[in-house]
Amino acid sequence: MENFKFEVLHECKQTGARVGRLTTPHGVIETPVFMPVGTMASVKGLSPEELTEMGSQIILANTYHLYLRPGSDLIERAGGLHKFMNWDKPILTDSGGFQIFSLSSMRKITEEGVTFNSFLDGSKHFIGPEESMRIQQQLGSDIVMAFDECTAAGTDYEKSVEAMERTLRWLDRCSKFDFKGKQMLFPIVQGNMFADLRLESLKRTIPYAKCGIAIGGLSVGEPKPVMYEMLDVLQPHYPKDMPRYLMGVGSADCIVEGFMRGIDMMDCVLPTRIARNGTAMTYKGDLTIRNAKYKDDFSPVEEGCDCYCCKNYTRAYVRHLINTDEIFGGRLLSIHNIRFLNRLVNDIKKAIWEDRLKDFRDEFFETYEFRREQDRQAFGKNAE
RNA sequence: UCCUCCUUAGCUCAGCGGUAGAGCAUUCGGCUGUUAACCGAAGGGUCGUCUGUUCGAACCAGACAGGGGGAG
Repeated sequence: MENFKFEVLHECKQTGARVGRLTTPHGVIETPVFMPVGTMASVKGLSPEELTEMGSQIILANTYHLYLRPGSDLIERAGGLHKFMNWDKPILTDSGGFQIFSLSSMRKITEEGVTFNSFLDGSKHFIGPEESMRIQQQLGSDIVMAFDECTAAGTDYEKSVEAMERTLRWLDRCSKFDFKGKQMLFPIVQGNMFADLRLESLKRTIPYAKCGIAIGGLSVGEPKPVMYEMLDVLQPHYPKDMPRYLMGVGSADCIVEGFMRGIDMMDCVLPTRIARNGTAMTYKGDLTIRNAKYKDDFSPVEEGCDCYCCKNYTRAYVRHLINTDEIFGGRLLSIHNIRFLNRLVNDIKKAIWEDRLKDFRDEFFETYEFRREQDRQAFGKNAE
């Protein structure tokens, strides 16, 4: 397993958060790290060169979507995902497990796996643990995710146990797949919002974790304090010699709170999705750039940001592009949002080195305005 | 000069006897391992004007005004 190695370079004395270095066949990833999502073998609207310029080190792609189109056979023939999409840095592929959850209306789960209807043409398909591993092998990603069952917030205890147990049995099957040392399997902890289940899931998942471990099934509709509580429960029990990946979480506040709780990797569609929908992420909170109040605002999206968008364009211009459905608007905000999260992670990394991440976190929330009333209240920050 | 058609939300139009709807635009909200350049909500109209008919008119009749087309 010499293709993969993880070293912890520093541990924050205030929080236990870490700075580390994960070596993969396609290069080194410095953690903590935020990973943009490129479901269809493309981070929507952005080129690999642009991603590199923004400081992104690794991206996600998706088993489910690429299996359906253009087909994992085709990508294998193309020479693998890296070559196919011209991205030579590390790639992590999700297993399709999340689509069991997000496309729940079109599937049926059995012990063997999941039968589902394609969202493209309704055709029937089957993916189980073995199929997911096989597809991810064809894609040739560096990090392979286990095929798991993610449950929604509010799922009752009994059903949460059921999904957790099935995830563990599926994990055992995933672990038997031979990636020949070229790809590394990350198992996924489930357990919904039940502390005892989370702990049990973690304990029984650790034996399968060789080079990394993931926390799934969070940010699925629960209030943020509940998610943080789950992370608090888990933090003392993670293996120390491998990265911990919190799946699908990527608002600025959650990133700060997550890395503070010992997480090393996160991914999210949020920065690119809300960018296309007209929202910019900043240190002061999310800015709905499409709002009329930015019509005559000739300042950059975020003062002091070093991204291509902020260095060259104004809020008024970006708003104009978004409001006229010009693709360039979504591109500019995507560039800004990803760059913003990378800057935020860099600042977090610096604070870890300086053993002051807790202080950094407090300073961050002094100026960060929550977007949703629900979050303001949960944080004890009332709208003025 | 005559004939004919049109005039309803900012725009394009639907409604054709029981006091108004859509799409787009506008404004706002939401998006967290992407079925998402998406989804949702709100604001906005004395139905060209006037006079009739009718229990009741955006809808029927007449006149007038503005506009399109045609004939001379």
